[in-house]
Amino acid sequence: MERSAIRQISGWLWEIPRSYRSDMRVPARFYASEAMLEQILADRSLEQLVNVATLPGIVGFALAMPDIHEGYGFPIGGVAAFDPDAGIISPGGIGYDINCGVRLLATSQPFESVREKIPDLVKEIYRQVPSGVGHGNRITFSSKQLEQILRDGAPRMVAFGYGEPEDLGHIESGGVIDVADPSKVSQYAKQRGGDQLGTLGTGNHFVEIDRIDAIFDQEAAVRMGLFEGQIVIQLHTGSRGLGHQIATDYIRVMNRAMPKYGIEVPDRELACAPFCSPEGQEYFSAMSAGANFAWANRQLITWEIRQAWRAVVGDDPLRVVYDVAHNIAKVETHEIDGHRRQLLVHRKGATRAFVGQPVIIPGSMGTASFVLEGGLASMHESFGSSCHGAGRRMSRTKAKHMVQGSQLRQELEAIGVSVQAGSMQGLAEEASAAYKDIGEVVSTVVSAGIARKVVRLVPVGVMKG
DNA sequence: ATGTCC
Repeated sequence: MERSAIRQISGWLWEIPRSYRSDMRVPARFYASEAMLEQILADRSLEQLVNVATLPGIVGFALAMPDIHEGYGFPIGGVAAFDPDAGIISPGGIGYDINCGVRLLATSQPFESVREKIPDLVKEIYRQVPSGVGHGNRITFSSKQLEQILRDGAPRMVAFGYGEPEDLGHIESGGVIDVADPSKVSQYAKQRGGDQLGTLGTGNHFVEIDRIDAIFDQEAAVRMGLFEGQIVIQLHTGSRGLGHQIATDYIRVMNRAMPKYGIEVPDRELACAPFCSPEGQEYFSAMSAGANFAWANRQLITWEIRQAWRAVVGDDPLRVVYDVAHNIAKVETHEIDGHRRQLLVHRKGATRAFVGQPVIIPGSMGTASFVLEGGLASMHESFGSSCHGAGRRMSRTKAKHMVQGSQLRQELEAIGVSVQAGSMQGLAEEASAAYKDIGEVVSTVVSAGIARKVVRLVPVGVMKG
């Protein structure tokens, strides 16, 4: 997109007005610093954002966070809210990895007391948490148990003995969406993902051990049980092959259904159906079941990490600080022009950031991460949403040509990060050079008042599929 | 992201 198409609203907010293209129903807005603009203009993400602004029933603005980059149909880093009666639901607005998200676990140990054990801990986590593409788990569930997990999410996983009841109070939506309907999930999806509970996957999914190296808001940090020097563990994964197959199944359904509803979209990848239509409701029920699977997955991985921690460090309990979804659509109440309205909010590579809620923002590999807290502007401007991470700026293909995985591993070890990875090529694709600067992304949403900084984390160990 | 093309 040309720079001239964009109008600057403030030091952190930009707008593509409706006049840009005749089919736009609302303006598009995105959060970015001046320095990030060139990067954002370089790929098709803003054209994708304009495409989102054309979808039936969209309310307010088609929005994007500073970690915006190109995705399937909708840009990653995008937020779009729709009228539940007049609007659509689109699998591309959620992503193939339904309820990809991040969980943060807190230990009670300062870095100094476990420093020597970190390499062994990373190795043990790698042993306990299966990873890699297509890989299942030795812990399995019957088809009846899988149905229960799809319906009941993380609470069902805790009921099966994997976790503590108090974990559930520290998960977005309690780790379950109650409209989930396992009967709307295909047998094929259940077959693909049914043995993948408690597994990490690959790509940008990881388990990372971090040290808290800066406190920005002492009061909020105390409230979250976080202190300087503390060892914490981040876990990033989603719904694995099951969610991927739900997306695949319903993109096909919606492509076939669109003519029936007279919906025309500027890009096939925006396949959608009216939210209130049978196809829309079936996808919403299946997507919610996929979201529940992802929360159950992160719950079981938490249990596996606790096993590893116990084996290497000791009996010290690991506490769930919070668990956020960043690929999901939910019905929420938001205030629009002074009126409270029910809206279907799509977040794709965007994190819910309600006021006071912990917002976990992983950086790229080897760089800092942040824990934020939702701010007031999030409720007024971004449908209760913030950014979700650094955001890719280089394709996987380009990254693996530019970076040697084994050399990257050495560099990470040299700066004090223990590494366990299933594939050196996979590691190269996740090099920090392939990502935007997390500090710039975070300071943009902080300037906007969408979120406030609470603590910064620096990595001391990372495990990848 | 993904048994990285049924």
